[in-house]
Amino acid sequence: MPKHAAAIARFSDFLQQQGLKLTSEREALVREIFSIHYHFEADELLFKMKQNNVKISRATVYRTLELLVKSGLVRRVHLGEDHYHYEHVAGNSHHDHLICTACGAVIEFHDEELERRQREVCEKKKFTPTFHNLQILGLCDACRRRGEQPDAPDRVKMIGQGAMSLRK
Amino acid sequence: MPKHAAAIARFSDFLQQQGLKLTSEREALVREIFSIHYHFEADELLFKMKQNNVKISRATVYRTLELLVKSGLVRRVHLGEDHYHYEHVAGNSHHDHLICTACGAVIEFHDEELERRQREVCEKKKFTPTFHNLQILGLCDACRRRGEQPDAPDRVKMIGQGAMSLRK
DNA sequence: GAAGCAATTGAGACTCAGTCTCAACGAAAC
DNA sequence: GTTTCGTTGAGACTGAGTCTCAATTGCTTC
Repeated sequence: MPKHAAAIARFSDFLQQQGLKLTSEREALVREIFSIHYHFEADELLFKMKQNNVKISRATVYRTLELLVKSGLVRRVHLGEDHYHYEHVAGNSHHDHLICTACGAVIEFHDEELERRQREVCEKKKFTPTFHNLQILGLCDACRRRGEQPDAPDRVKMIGQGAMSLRK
Repeated sequence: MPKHAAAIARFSDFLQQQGLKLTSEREALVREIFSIHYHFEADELLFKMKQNNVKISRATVYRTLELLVKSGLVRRVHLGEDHYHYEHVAGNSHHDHLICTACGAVIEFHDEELERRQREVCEKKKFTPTFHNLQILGLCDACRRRGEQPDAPDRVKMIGQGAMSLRK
């Protein structure tokens, strides 16, 4: 069975629990999201839907993304830019991001020791964590070799990604 | 000497290096920023300046914040909301944030072991870090005792902060 | 199958943080 | 005094995300 089928089933369950319905629009969105194997932006999703001749409004895209985040199927991440990116969760577990400020590459990683230490810090502060978000900005191996200079940490250019806005 | 005097001196040096000038507007902004001992938003700063009868435009506030970030005197942070917050750096070193999703409290912490492990992860991935950003969302001690439920991780309400926009 | 009803949708207006433009200003250099 | 060049403010603009509202869809229940 294709990857997105399981996601659609899980989303359908979630919606039912909430007294909501799995409409054709929502299904098409999940299908599209689970065919993107990378971080994406809301507008990018809208653009791809139009490309596939699926008629859907911006409001529905945002509304569905919110539901997907609530259901745990999609995660909202900051990648150094001033708006959100999303990524589907699928079977793959939690991870954090290394972001190259020169070429925009995003490298995912997961480190159990880091996670453990975060839990310890929270315990010390009597804080009950539910979620965290770690981005490390810097230079990837290729860019460092190419002699790129690290960018100012305040602004990250995301080259070769996004930039597919639909609104004129 | 008051705290902001040292900051103004450092900013002045930075500006001179860049062939720029320390104007009265820039000085007033630094003075204001270093009198705020918390995270602030750009519009909040603008609002406080008006309250103090310092005439300054939004453009200048944003332009100066950019310069301050470049100079290292101010840091731009994500605190779970979809726009930036800023914090002055003063003498105090790098830290990360625990953010309570119930009451909006922001707890700063610094943990050397966490920092060290991050460097190790970067090394393993041949990544040269310049900067990182870690937010842990969850419940602070008081809210947990009060029996608050953790909020959905996708949206963080920031109660008792900000909400002082100037534009009608 | 019609009626009732709530969830859903799309179009487009709206919001709001942040950016850009441009004319006017002002301090130092010639 | 004139030129130069950084700086400023006002306000137009941008772009992501939200909201509104009328129209539609898809159940239930008779």
